[in-house]
Amino acid sequence: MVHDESAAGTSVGRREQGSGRGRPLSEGTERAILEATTELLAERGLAAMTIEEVAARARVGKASVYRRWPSKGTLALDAFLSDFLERQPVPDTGSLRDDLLGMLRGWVRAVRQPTTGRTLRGLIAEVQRDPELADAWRERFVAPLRARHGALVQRAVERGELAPEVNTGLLLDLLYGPAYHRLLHGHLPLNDAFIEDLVAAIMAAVDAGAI
Amino acid sequence: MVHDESAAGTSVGRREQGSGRGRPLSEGTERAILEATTELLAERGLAAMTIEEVAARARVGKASVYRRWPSKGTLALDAFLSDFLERQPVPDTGSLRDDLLGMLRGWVRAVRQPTTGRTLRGLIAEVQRDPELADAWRERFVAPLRARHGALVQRAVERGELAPEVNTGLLLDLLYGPAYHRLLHGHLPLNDAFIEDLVAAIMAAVDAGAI
Amino acid sequence: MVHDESAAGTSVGRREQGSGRGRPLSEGTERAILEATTELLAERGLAAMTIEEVAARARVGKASVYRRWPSKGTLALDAFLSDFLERQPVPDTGSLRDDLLGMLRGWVRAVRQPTTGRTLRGLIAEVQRDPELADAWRERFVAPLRARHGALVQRAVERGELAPEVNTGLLLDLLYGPAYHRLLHGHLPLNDAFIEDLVAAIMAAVDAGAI
Amino acid sequence: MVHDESAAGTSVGRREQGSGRGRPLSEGTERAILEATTELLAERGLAAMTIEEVAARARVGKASVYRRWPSKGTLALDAFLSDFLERQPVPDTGSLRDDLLGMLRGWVRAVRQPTTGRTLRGLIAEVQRDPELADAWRERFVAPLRARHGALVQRAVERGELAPEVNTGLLLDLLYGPAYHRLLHGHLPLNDAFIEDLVAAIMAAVDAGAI
DNA sequence: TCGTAACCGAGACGGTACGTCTGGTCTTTTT
DNA sequence: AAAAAGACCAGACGTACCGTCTCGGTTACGA
Repeated sequence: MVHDESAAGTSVGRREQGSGRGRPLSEGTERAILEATTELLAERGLAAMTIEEVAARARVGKASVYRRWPSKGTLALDAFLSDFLERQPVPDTGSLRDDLLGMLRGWVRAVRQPTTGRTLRGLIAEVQRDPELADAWRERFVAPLRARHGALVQRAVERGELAPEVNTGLLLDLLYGPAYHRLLHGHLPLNDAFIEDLVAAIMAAVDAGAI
Repeated sequence: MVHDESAAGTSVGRREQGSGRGRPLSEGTERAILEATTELLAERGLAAMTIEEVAARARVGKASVYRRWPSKGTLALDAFLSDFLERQPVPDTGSLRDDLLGMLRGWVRAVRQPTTGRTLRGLIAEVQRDPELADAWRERFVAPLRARHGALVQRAVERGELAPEVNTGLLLDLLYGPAYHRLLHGHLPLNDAFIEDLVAAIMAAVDAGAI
Repeated sequence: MVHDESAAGTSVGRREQGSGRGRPLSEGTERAILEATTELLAERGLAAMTIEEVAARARVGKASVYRRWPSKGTLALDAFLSDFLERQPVPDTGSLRDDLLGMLRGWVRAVRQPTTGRTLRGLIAEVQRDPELADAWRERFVAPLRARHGALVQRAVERGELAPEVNTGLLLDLLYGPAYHRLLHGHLPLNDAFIEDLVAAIMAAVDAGAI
Repeated sequence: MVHDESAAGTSVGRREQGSGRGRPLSEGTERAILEATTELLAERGLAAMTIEEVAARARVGKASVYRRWPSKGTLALDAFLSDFLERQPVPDTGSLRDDLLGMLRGWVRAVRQPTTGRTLRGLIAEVQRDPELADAWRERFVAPLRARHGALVQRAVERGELAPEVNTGLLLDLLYGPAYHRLLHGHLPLNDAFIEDLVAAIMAAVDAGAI
């Protein structure tokens, strides 16, 4: 498994509360900020959202935002993450082909919702400009998803559908790479035909032992 | 036929000179702006570059920049494009496998140069926030490259290496999708093993008639 | 004469336009800012006035304020100055006693207007915290007034009412010192009895040749 | 009798402890706050000092400051007052002229110390913006000093140097008004010549029975 | 050849958001 | 209940850029 760290505890790109002394960070404040962020992400997208507006919408001082999140990107990441991750299926059909189809279908369904797709694209954009966000992105978004998907591949190995030497990283990149490519460049549609053709091609390579 | 201003009239994201009357746009001014842009792209990256700074560096008024380019993204696109495109090889080895290897190797070599890689990532980021730039991006970057590469695939069809019904779009996405994925997410390296494994997998799918 | 510099040209605490190149500072903008400042000074006083509000009221960008005035104090000084100075009489009655009475009565009448008095007190307060403003204050407020008043004293010398060796600085401090003292400390009223008693005392000292 | 809580009930601008219940205010805390205030007044002056910094320097919570003093001004007043007042001489030479000289010399000596002069100027500035502080200022600074000085004048009446109808308020304003004027406006120096000339002028007016 | 339209560099324009700071209050745990 | 600590909301600070406009001045076309 590559670059796991399986999330938990590392908490990149999110500020920690210091010692136990003094007034603790208020949960209500945090919730209000995340709700306002989610709303504004839906209304305007990440690029057009400002921290100033988030604070105003949440009826919170700007400092209460900056106390928790160092940048707009990490805030948006938090607002996006739990919602997105829990909507990503981890199928277990007993067949690698069907598992891959299920994963890709779930992903495409999610990103075709305008809000989700736009926010995901906005976050990837932000990741390119903010190295700290990039770390958080890999640790809290990419790694957990790949861990889940890697486990799914591992099950196929255990079933004997795949050789143990399978290049899991490549396999997942062959699945998600073309999908992100179309999401970000928009040169071709993310439709059902694409999903099926892509999985068919991957399965052919798998069956030929070439992955 | 490669990007010979193939769409003379389209010219997305670049301002045109109006009627013939009045003083024409100065070529020296344009050159100075593009040079300053190239320098700043190398020094700071697209995100940290400002049009104000480009104008100052080029010893040019801000209006002279806006007269030619409507946004930072289109300016950076112009500064990036010719240089990048002419460094992308269009191999013709007589073998699809070797052509794919050549293309991918050329792309990886280019984006592993820090300046080029950072600028490409910055441009893709900008494309996500600016719909007009997205149009220009597809017309002036994505389409020309895919046209070139499509021709290469077509030659393989003519040689009989591929069936005429080959899904060219999918084939190219299988080649470039994983590469862009690693460039943008940084979860796994863009090394020689990746290149070879990826092409091997694609060729296996091709040989199985699954693309 | 002490510390004259007779204003003109020195222009402390006020930004100058640089070279003649580029768009010149707009007079309308300047006027709008000064009007908004005058209004807010009257409504809230200097301490409660913010540059943000001045800019908003004048329908002007904050930068247009900062481009001209380096601080709230210098801005308020400009808004206050011309108005206040032109309301300060320079009597010429032919009698030193009556001239002093006229000057002091004019000053008291001005500072007893709530807006003027509050602004003057606010400016003196600001002068204590901002050394640059203090320079401007001396050059553009104190010095011009004292130059005027010094001329008035000089006329009394020429009339033979005062010896040529008169200590003009002390004479003026004896006149204005107690007045500012009561304005700033508020321990005793600025009424007509004060004015008359003060001038009577000064004239007694003058007549005894003690100033 | 100097400031022995002379007005036990008055206590403007200083918070009182409520009922006797609960933990009493710690004296150590109060002392630490006043010491930190004195240090910061000397280091930066009143304008640049913040309550936040005072609390940090005193290793005390901000609330412990606000529990005792309602504003920065009253805190500074307390830190300044006893020190300043006890350094103001109340001479008793048997001669009004020499008493006035002694008082003025003591005052000038005090305010020419950079820290004392700056703090006094800062307090007078603060008094202009904070009406509650203005009350405290008059009750705890101006009134006690004028009471002392009034007693001194009264002794001169008893000695027969002054008529009983002397205008004590005006006399003191003639002494201190010009001095504060020069302190606050800085247009002329507070030197020995000033002291002597001023007292000479006042004595001339006194001798002429004009005060 | 002359007028004029559109260019040129410079920089001010009205806006907006930034991230920081302070003010005064409130909420913890600890003494 | 007061203590220290520090989070709370609020909002001003001064800066940086945005994209447009205005200035005085310069080309180069077309009448």
